[in-house]
Amino acid sequence: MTSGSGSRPTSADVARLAGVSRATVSYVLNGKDGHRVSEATRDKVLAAVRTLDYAPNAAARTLRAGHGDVVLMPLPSLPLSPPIDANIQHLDRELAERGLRLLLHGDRSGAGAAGVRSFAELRPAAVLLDAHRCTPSAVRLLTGAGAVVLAIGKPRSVRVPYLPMDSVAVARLATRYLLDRGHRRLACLVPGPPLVPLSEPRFAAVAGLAADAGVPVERVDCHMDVDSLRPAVARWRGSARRRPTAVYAYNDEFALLLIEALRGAGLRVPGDIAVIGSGSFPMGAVLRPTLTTTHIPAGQIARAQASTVRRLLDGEPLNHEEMAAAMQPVLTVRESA
Amino acid sequence: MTSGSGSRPTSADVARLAGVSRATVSYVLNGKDGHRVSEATRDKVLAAVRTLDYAPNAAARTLRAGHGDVVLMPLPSLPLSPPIDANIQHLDRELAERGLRLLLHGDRSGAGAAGVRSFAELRPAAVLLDAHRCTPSAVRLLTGAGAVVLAIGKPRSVRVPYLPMDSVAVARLATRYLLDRGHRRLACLVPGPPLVPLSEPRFAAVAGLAADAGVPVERVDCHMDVDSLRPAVARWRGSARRRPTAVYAYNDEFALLLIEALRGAGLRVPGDIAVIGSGSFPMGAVLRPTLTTTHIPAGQIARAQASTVRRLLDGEPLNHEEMAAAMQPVLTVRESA
DNA sequence: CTGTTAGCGCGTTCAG
DNA sequence: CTGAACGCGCTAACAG
Repeated sequence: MTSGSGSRPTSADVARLAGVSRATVSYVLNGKDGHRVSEATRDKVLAAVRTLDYAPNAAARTLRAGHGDVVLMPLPSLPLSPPIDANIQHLDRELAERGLRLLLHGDRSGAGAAGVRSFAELRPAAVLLDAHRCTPSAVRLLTGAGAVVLAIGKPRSVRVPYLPMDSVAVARLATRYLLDRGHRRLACLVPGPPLVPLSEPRFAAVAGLAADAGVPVERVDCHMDVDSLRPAVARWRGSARRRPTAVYAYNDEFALLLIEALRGAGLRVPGDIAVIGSGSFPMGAVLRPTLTTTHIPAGQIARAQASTVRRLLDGEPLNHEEMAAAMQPVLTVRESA
Repeated sequence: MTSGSGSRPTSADVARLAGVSRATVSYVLNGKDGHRVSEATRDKVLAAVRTLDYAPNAAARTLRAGHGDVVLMPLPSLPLSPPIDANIQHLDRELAERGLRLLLHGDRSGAGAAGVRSFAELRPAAVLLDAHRCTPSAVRLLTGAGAVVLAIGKPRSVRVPYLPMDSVAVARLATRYLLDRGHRRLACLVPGPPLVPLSEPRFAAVAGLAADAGVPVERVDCHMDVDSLRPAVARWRGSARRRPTAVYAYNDEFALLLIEALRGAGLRVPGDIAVIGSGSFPMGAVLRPTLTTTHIPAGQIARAQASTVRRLLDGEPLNHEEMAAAMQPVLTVRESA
């Protein structure tokens, strides 16, 4: 209760306590180039700031400047997973280093006009938006509000700066690995909704690479449930001849699920069938057999995102090389393949 | 490119286009009690809003009102998991229904003065803060900035409204279940850092309830690695006599890990040893044996959080019953225990 | 070189 | 339904 509930010290309070003008307070706190303040007054001001617990009002600053230092991102529509978590963490750091602050918006459904409008109201410096949320009206509203829009992934129907997300690269790398290891009969798990937007392209990539090598790929539609894998697994147990020697499981969770199903059928991993996933799901490193997997390091992506936002704000051209390089996937070889 | 990049329509633009004053625009958009606007002008204004893609400037509103409609919460310091994700999702909905918007701050480390200061700058209506981040200076800064502070969990050294988080309730419920099922020799997994703040109290709760029933509890210190469980599991395999008949695994991830370790040692779950976790980790419902588990529904907690924030903002007294009721854990019986 | 005065940005709301 | 003042920090123009 030291300083009551509604004190809200303003720069005027600081100025009064320090015996200077509000302008001086501002100059001390923002240290613009052209203006100098004597050591003595600077100290007085900073002391006053401390005694009053003064925190400048971001709303006033934003109002004056036309935009704030906030980078707004809706929470991903996919369920939050450790990799996404890592990306957010890195992104926050990278943005902070560039004078920006990351704020996550809780509303994921916010594709609708209402959601985007609420973004626009906050007058963020920039908005990071999933490609599929980049509708023309959304972009118009946001840029109209003075925000820089950066799409994550290539948007379908709008011209707007975007970071080309290669969410299929992990599948390609995994497939190449399997091929290199000499596997000549593959299978690929293809989860249904809501994962179709990712699972279909990944399957296509696996099938494409395999076809180039003259290797057949068995498609296994499934969902997050062992039972959905049983038919395929039962087939595989039946004929050692025709079963795949390796499976790309779409991601680590499904890889775990598949291993479970294979174990239930008496098939050994990787002895009878090798399994590889994607995503560096923590449990995959810990359950046995530990998972061989591919993923794109969260730090790389985050750095590219932050750097691109900064460039956009500064009116600099995009660095396409940096963006592409950030999408390089990484292979982690463990026990399962 | 319809409306250029930096248009930023203001309420004055809307007023001009609609042929009315800015005051009228404001009244139309906020529909205060005392003021009526004719149907005709209202329509003109709304039409203008639409043609201009006008979104009111939250910064200006916040500046005028002294605080915004934003509820700020740092991302939890624990890694984002599906339960936390669910909580965030629910919280966003519940707050939205109460006229508030949830913003997650990316900076988790933000215990330091700098982090809190950056919260204060945003002039949020309220801040949700982990109990352990509620230092006196943090609270002073925040309330000084006009924000309502709600601690999640009981803070050590500050008097501030808080939501009593019963993170041990899940352990008690699990233990009661095991006892009810007739288990008379228990074990409890106790993960080390960084989980100690949760794992120790849970162990204490398990031990306490078991002691009341005259049941011994074997403590198993461990971490997220099968190897750390091998010594205990090896002991248990050796003597069927003295091994526990059931284990409280701290949470579902550790339960999965334990099942893995037990399987490696040839022990059956739940035949030889029953295993119960906490947290409703999705993979636990899907891997075999499926996990019996306890958790506190995310929706309940979120509702209590939102409702409490709203009461605080409205100056109403806290509803302690509602808060306590929200902490009721739920048991999900599946195969593992 | 150091510090001050004054007006702006935009939505809200009281008095007309 | 309108005019005008207000909230707070920034910065161009200006005075010692």
